[in-house]
Amino acid sequence: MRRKPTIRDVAAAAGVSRGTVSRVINGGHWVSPDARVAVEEAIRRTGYTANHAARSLATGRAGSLAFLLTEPQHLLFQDPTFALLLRGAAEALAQRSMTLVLLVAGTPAERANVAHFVRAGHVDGVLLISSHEADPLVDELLEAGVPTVCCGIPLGHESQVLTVSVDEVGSAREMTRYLRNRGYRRIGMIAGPHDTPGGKFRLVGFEEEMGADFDSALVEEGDYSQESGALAMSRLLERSRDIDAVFAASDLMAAGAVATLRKAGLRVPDDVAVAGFDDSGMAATHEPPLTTMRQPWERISEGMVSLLLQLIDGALPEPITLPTTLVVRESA
Amino acid sequence: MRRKPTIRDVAAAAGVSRGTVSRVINGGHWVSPDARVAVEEAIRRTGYTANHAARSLATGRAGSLAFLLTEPQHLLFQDPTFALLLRGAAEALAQRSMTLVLLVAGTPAERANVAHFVRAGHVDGVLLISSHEADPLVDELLEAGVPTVCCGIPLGHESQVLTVSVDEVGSAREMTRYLRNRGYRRIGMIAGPHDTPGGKFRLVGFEEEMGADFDSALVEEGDYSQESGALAMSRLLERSRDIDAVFAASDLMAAGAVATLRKAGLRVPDDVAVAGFDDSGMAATHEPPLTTMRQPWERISEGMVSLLLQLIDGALPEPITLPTTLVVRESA
DNA sequence: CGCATGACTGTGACCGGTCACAGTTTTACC
DNA sequence: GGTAAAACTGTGACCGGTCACAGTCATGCG
Repeated sequence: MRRKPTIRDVAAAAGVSRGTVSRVINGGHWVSPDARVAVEEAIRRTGYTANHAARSLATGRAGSLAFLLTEPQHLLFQDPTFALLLRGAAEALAQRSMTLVLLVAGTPAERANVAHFVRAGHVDGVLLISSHEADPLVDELLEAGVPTVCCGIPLGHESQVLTVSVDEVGSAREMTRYLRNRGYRRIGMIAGPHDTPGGKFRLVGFEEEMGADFDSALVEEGDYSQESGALAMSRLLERSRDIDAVFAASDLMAAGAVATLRKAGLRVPDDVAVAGFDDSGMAATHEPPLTTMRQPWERISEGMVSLLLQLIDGALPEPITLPTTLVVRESA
Repeated sequence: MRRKPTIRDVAAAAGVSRGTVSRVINGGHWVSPDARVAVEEAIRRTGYTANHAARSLATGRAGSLAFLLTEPQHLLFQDPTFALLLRGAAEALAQRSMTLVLLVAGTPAERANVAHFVRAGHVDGVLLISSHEADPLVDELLEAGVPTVCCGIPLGHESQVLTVSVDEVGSAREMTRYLRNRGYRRIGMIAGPHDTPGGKFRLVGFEEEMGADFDSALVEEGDYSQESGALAMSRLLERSRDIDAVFAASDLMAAGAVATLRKAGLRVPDDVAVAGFDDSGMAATHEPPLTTMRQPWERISEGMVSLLLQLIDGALPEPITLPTTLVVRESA
């Protein structure tokens, strides 16, 4: 069993020097056509693969990005959103032959480890997922000068950190407008946590669009989970039985709301219409299928990766705001 | 802005040589107490962190494991199972200061890339998630001698590859026994794909426990997704309206079955009882809450990591089989 | 007291790439 | 035909660790 071929083996096989092989591998500029084909042929024959560690040591770049989760456990468990983003990011990176390392910063001990790890330069940058307001981890990353891109505008750090987000306010207005156009009048909202962008700005959009008809008694807050949506819906029902539509800031909360309404003997959408947000996998298969705002997950993850890579390359790209699309199904 | 401190800086600060610092870092054997405290103090003062790439280059180990997903897109989207395993594995590794890199092998191109990547030794081993029968990727990994641990026994490779699995047959028998004890007689099964361990062995357990009462007309196959569960349930209903209970091989399929039953005007569990498998996040919040078999996700991921690390260290550990627990809720 | 053993320390080579630089050949143009 | 620029190639140093080995010193024992 021979050891793995190195760049020197390839050089020998191709009859050129290490330098030339290295040049071929990295774009092939200033390499003669002859040398290039010789090297490519030699790489094929030897089955050569570049050693990540060696390259990383020499170039000073890790060749990987971190996917940093700061959410508490139960949200990750339920929310298909994370899985979508994760997969999208992994694929976008694979195309650039970089890798994604998953970091979990749930407990304080984990947060410390993660901070240490990232500062140590083990990754070139961080894809930060959905952090709550004034997350100290964001400060720490910024202070340490670690290139970071957030998904959703981190409250308390607006404009300090690069983001890819959807037009939260506009999306919420669009959904609200849709509900009003369908004739619903007493519309409630199950908002997300007020210290998350999705919680804050979707509520803002809802309030703006409702105008004079806005009734703060018809607003409840959940944590995006199905359970919290169910609870929020019961509180809404307790306060006003004349509610005829509910806009939830996540599909999961919408599903929870539907469950509560059913238990209360109300039909969806005949008695109360329910709209969600995300268009996560379950929205289409839910009973009834959920009307929701689709977030362009693939474009979000691709955007985060591309922004972060630009940032790492020293550019100062603009934040990205993506549009959502209204998906009308049966629940509203 | 100074560059990051290296082991040489620490050595200088502590008044010892590189070798001694290295020894302190790696367990501290054959180091005098004086030297040790001096080095530890110097590490603190300089804020030194070991360079992953350099260590990796010198030792020949990557210091990371791959979490390899081979499932098609829509399953990952829906199934909370993956997220649980992923998170568990990431945390188990973080404790050992190793990292998890996420690899996605969906398309043929991705599979080729992944195979190449893994063979190149960019990771020390692979945590392989839920592969279908005779997956060529398994062959390739085995052939390349890459340490691999599977979650669930990969059909077609039994006993060739190390696994962490639950007692599928026993679990299915337990659930079936429970249903029969509750008095259900015409029990159907929505099995998983027959080329996956969960599809095959849960059906085996069901059949064994049903004995003479087993009726192959009451078995349908899904792909673990909610939609497939709904479809399977309609096929079952078409064939026999006297069915009084259904055992689904996943919670998602159970949820789909419930939806179909509802549409058909049947109540759960009064007309037809429904049981699931996994105890995924949604099982408890589902309407009605699902009776299911809980898989010990944390122990599974922890087991996979520990087995894989042993394998990497040259040991030949035994496969692990873990027990499940029956969780009785309202659906059956 | 001499010598073996064990505890501890320092040194140089090496892991497998990249990069800057120097050297060589080719082309372009006067 | 000479010269400068451009195109291409090879070499040695370096990235930051680990490891084997050689060396020093103290201790124990015959």
